[in-house]
Amino acid sequence: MNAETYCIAGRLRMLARIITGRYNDAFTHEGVTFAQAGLLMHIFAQPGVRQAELSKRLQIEKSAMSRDVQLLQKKGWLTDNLRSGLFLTEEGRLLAKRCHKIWKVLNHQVHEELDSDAVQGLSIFSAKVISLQKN
Amino acid sequence: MNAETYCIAGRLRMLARIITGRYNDAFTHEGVTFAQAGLLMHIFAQPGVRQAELSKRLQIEKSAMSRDVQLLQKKGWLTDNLRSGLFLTEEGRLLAKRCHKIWKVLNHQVHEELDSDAVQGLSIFSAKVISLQKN
DNA sequence: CAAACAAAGTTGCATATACAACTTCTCTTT
DNA sequence: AAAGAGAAGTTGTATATGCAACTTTGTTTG
Repeated sequence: MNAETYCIAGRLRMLARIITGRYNDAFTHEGVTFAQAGLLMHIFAQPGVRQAELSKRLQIEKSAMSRDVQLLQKKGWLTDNLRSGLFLTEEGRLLAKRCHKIWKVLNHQVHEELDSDAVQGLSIFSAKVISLQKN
Repeated sequence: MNAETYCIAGRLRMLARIITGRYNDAFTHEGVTFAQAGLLMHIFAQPGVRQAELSKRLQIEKSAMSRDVQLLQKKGWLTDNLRSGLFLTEEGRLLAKRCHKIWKVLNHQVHEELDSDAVQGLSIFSAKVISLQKN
C-alpha cells in the first residue's frame, strides 16, 4: 500500500456519481430516479415502515427522508398518512415490482462487470465503515 | 463471496453520505463544505484550470460544475472571468491553504480508522470502476 | 390526569447534482 | 473574413441532501 493517501470522501463521492448515473439510466423509462426506486423497493419489502427506520437504515437525514417520501406521495405512490408508517398505493406496488425487476438485472450486470475482487473490495470497505458507525 | 448481491449504488450512496458528513464536520468552522474545500484545493493546485477539466476529472456534470464555481465566486474566492480558467483570489488562496491543512490531518485519521484493508478495498473497487469508465 | 420530556416528522434555508436546451467561444476550412 | 462545427459554459427545471428550528405525537412520571 503506497504512502500517497488519496481522499476517501472525494473518491467515494465521485464513485457515487458515476454509479448513480448508471442506475438512473436504467430507471428513466419508468420515470423514476434510482433514489426513488430504492425507497419504493424498501417500502414494498416492509409495508408500514417508519421514516425514522429508513432514515437510520439508509443513513439519510430525517428531513431529507421526509421530503423524499413527500415526493413519492405527490407522485401517487404512497397512501395518505406519512406519519404512521409508509404504505404503497396499488400504483406504487406495481411500480415497485417493475423497479425490482430492473434492479435485479442491472445489479447483477454491474456485479459481473466489476468482477468479484472489486465488489468484495467495496464490501470490505463498507463493513468497516458501518462497524465504526454503530458506536 | 456469497450469492446475495447487495445493491452497489445504494451502498455507495450511503457510504458517501456517511463519509461526507464526517468531512463536512471538519470544515464547518472554516465555513465551507467538503465539496467546496475540494474544489478550492484543486484550483489551488492547478491555477487556471478549466471547468471542463475539473468536470471530467471529478466526473461532475458540467452544469453542476458551473454552479459550484459560481458559488465559490459569489463567496469571493474566485476571480472574475470563470470562462477562461479558474483563479483563486488572495482570500481564496488563504482559505485553500487552511483547508488543505485540515484535509491532510483528517484524511490521515480516516485512513487509520478504516485500516489498510478497508482502504485498499475501496482502491480496488475504485480502480475497476474508473478503468471501465474510460471506454 | 397534567406537565414534562423524548421521539418523529416538517419546514426554512442552503448546497450538490443531473438533463435538456440555449449561448458563447474557438477553431477550421473555404 | 464568413460560415459552420464542436467545445465550453450557462440557465431552466427538478431531485437529493443536510442543519437548525419548529410542531406534533407519544411516553413517563409526579
